[in-house]
Amino acid sequence: MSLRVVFMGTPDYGVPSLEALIAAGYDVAGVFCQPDKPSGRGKKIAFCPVKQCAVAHGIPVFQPVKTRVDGVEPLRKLAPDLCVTAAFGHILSQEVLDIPRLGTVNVHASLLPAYRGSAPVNWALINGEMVTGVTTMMTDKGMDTGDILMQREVAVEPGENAGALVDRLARMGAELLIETLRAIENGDCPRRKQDEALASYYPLLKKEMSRMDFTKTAKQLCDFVRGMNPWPGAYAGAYKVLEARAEDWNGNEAPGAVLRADPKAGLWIRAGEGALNVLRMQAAGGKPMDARDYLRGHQIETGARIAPEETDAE
RNA sequence: CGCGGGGUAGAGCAGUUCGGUAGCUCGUCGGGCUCAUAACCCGGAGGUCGAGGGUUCAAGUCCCUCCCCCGCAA
Repeated sequence: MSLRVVFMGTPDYGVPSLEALIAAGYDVAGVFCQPDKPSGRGKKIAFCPVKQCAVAHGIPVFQPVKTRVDGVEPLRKLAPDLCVTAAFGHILSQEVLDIPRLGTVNVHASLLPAYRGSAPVNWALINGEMVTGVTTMMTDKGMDTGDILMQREVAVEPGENAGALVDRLARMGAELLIETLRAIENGDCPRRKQDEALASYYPLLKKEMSRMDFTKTAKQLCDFVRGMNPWPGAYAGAYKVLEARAEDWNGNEAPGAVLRADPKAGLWIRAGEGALNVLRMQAAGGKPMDARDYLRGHQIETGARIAPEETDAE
């Protein structure tokens, strides 16, 4: 007799978990996701990835504006044994959490208690972490503060960006979720409180955070580029930097100065320490391309500052 | 009807206003030079200018239709 489960999630990150639940034979009674919003070019209404997946499997979809308000009744009617959340984006009230008799399990993309919050993968990369992972936990009223059930570590690949890593963690999280549910069913799932002393919280990324600060070291800038891609992106003036490498550089140029800019050498920018070798970039209105390709058709003056003065401040 | 940019040689771009022999940088191929190079010199190949139709003596360029790509915004 398999558990009756309600899944809650919205973006791509949640899809592998939802699919894993279905594939593992759980009775997925319903799927909650955020309301459809106009998005994309042309402002068309698009289903979020989780909804697309649910629809494809013929699972009823619920899109409350605020789950703790208009989601309560629908959830009660579904009478789930257990709820699963994965990047749902809504804060659940105690009333909601009390509905499933076995509680609510969250699949979080970090090694809790580190990197609580909505953008754990991005921040782990920005901070230059070499190891991260996924955690299954009991959702409580706090922000990723519930008891830890299972964890799995993973080494960050050199040069891996947030998009790729989220992808990888989403699949790992899906596997770990199934393991966790099996254990819960068997009544032998481990469970431990989070150590508050080790906890860290990081906020949602915002577009305003996307500006590159060239007074930082080349290594820090590389990590920033990785962590901010594919969204919101790392911006150096008018250019979005998609991929970069840290290089040694000795000289007294000001941070942000263009050191080299031609099709053969590529684009090098002075950092607070070392130089940033921009490998892939994107100009406003343009498509992503190798920096060298860009320089074949566009000129950037050596010695110029890549970013306007005022963006160096702060 | 949310706003906007674009499709020209393998790559990245200019040329379109005001129709008149298809250009630039890089790559590539061949030759030369140098102790050496992200070096330099000489020469060559490579393009149905996104598709279709129209106007014209003549269309990459003007008119109409369509396809595709991308940025902002989310």
